[in-house]
Amino acid sequence: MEIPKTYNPRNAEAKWYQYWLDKGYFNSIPDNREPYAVVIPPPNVTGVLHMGHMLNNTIQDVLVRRARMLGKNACWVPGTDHASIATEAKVVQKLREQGIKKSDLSREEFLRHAFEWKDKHGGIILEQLKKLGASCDWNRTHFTMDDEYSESVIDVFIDLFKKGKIYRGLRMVNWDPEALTALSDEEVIYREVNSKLFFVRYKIENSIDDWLTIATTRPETILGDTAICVNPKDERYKNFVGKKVIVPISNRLIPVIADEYVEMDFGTGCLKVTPAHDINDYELGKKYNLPTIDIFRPNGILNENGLHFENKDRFEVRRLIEEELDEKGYLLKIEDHINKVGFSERTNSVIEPRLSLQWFVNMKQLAEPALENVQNGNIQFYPEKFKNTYRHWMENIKDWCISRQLWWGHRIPAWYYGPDTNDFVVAKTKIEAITLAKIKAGREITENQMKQDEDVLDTWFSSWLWPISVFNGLTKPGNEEIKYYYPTNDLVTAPEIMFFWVARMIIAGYEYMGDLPFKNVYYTGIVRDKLGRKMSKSLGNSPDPLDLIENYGADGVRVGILISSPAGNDLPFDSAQCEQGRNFTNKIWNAYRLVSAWEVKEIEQPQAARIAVDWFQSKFNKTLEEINSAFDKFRISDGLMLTYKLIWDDFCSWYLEMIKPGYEQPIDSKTLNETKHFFSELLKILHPFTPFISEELWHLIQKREFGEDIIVAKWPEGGFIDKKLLSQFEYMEKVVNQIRNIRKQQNIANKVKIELFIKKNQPIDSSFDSVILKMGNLSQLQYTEQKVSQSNSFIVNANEYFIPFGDTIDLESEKEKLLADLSYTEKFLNSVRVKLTNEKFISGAPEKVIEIERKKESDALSKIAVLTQKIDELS
RNA sequence: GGGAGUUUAGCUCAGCUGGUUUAGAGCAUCUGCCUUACAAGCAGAGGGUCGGGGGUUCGAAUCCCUCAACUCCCA
Repeated sequence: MEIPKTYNPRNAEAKWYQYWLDKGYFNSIPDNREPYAVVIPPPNVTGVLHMGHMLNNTIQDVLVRRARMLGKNACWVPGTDHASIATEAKVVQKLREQGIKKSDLSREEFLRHAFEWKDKHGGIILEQLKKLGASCDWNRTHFTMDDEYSESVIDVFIDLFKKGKIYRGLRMVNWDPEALTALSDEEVIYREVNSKLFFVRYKIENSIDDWLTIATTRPETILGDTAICVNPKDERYKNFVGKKVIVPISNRLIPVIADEYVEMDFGTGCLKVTPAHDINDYELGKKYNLPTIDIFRPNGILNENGLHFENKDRFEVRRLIEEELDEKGYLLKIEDHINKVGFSERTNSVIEPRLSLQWFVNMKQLAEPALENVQNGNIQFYPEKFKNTYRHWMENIKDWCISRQLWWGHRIPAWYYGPDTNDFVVAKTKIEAITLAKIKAGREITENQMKQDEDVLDTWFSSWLWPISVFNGLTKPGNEEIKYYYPTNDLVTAPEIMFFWVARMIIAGYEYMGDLPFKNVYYTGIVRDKLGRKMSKSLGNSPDPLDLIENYGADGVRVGILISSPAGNDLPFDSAQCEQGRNFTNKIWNAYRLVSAWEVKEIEQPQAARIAVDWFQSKFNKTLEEINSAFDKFRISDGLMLTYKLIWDDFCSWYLEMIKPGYEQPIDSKTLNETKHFFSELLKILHPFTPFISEELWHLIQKREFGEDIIVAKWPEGGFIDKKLLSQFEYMEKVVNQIRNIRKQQNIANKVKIELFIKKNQPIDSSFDSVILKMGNLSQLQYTEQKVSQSNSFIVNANEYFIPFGDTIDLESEKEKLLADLSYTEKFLNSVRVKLTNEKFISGAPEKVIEIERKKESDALSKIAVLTQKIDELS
């Protein structure tokens, strides 16, 4: 049967993935092997695969597949998180399209819709990962809202509450007026925007015409002002401190206070203080006991404190109040101003600082072991530079606001039994809550008086338990699986979520397991487009990963993604890289076509083939060491590049050419068997990167027994490296390159056989002569004592090589070439001699270095001698 | 405003415990080849005063200082 010239990945990919699934190769159960566990960074349950997932999961799959081949019990746990804000937003939107408003639904009704949505769309992303080849143990698929998982989340809340680590407090939070929820600092994106700086004057009480002018970007918050603040050192305003001013429009009297916080040279040096609507003002308000006047409703519409602006949106009011201030003579001028404004990561609406009662985790103490064990290297970061960022954050860690005003998620197990803020208990069930409430209140409490907190927990408050709860480590403490798989080995994730997730998992690990959650953290970069922009759905600059797989094959895409993505560096993605990956798979395919086409015969192994086999064995062993070392250092793209070159350059371009029989000639069985063995070994190291084609060829190249699949094949062992042989090869390579050069320069077709004469000026090892003969397509290779006139020549290590002229020869170009070589060598010699004649160098440098320089000198000298002589002969 | 990092060929990156390096790789480019495994290929070539300046040293891409540009994190 004719084997196609190009590799078609489609069939092989579907076939082998199903095959691996059927044989259960991805599944792991604890046994006596060394465990190797990886937990997937759970993607959003309603999400779809994007390039970031592709990068992240390809790396994980490479690590997992290699670990499996190293004989470890590899367990890659997949799953999704419930992503409360994003998912709830999607469900709300979908309902809206159906004409249903969230506010018309009960909590239970809404959750029914949400679960419907989840059941329909959840897990699409996991199906997509299968196309990539991800070898996850699908039996272990987890979801952060699964019953048992949820139980562990609630247990942890209760436990931390009991330990006094969770408290409820009034805090200035980042309020998203669209999602109607508080966001953590990390969910707020600050962007520079062009805005305006309004200069507004406030009249001093009881003065005829004394005014203080403030500069603000938010004139609408004037209605909530409760003080004016100046710097105590500011001579301009010293006299006004302690007096009162009249707030424009609302005509309230507020004091003028002094505090170092105010920058004298920003704006006018007068700061209006609105404690209800600015975090810094809030701090000032606390310090000086100022009242707080909240002018907004949760959705950003002004409330009754907004006077005649009540019921209008905050941005509309900004416009209206500008007009009114202007009309009434309060607005002095408006300047253009660039400032940073916080936007919601989820809804992109402008964040409104807002005072609200929220649940917090006190982080300071919890964070201590998490900081320590990264600093001391118990947990390794790759690349290491992220340790700095981590330390900086952990040393300045703030309390974690864990409540979200949403329905989709884990409902906070707090129960209120009275009107006071302190009239609550924390309990797993309502029954327990009633019992606790009775004790706390010291009176009878009925079921109807108990009301559970309406809010849910931050999604990260569930995913921080991921490495523990996927093994039910909290609900079934000390179970066989948690004992076996925990701590997991490697975590592959993005630096963006180092604090949201990685740090918190480490914290939870030490708090609940008394141990690290993983040993290594590999940070991937951000996938960017050609213009360096982050790939995002809103920009529409991200290719659909499934289209890429369709076009280039999963193996091709995997190579394309990995080939230029060192740890921690951004990945500037270009589909040309996938093309490179596809070309690579095609190259391997054709190497197989060549090897498979040979007819074997019991003939003697040719000299060239014998040495080729010996050489490649050493070359393979050496490169394998380098590849292993790259993996150990998490230098995945280096590992791939080494594999790529070993296959393309060393195996295909050199080895196969060295052993290739002539057209329609048979091959000896010894060489063929060795070659198939090499091919199989190469497929093994290829397998983590390109799982599909490697499994396909593994079975084509040789009949395999049942169960002898490459996915579970033993990773190559390596062995003796004959360094001498490797350097002899390099010498041969130089000679062959020179021969090819001359062919090219003299326009000698590759198929024309030529003669080569060698004048030995230095000892030469002739082991590879048969190879030179073959690779150079020589009719003969002969050693000679004399120079060969009328020939092209070249020099390798002071030995002279001659190729007799054919019909034509360009003497001038030959001479030019020699002169260029001479000039280079002379300059080189000069640079070496500068060192050698420097007495300080001779006395200061180590003997070994001097010796190297002496060798350079003598080599250069003998080369110059040969070159000069040749130039003379040509003249 | 505070902190971290980056700057080496057209692009993406190695090299940075200073010395076989007048700097390497892949891709891209150019030249010649449809040579019976592969044009998704083969063979060859060109391309960098290692961001600028200064210093330490016998010797600096590598160490120090300084300036500049960019990126990220935090406020």
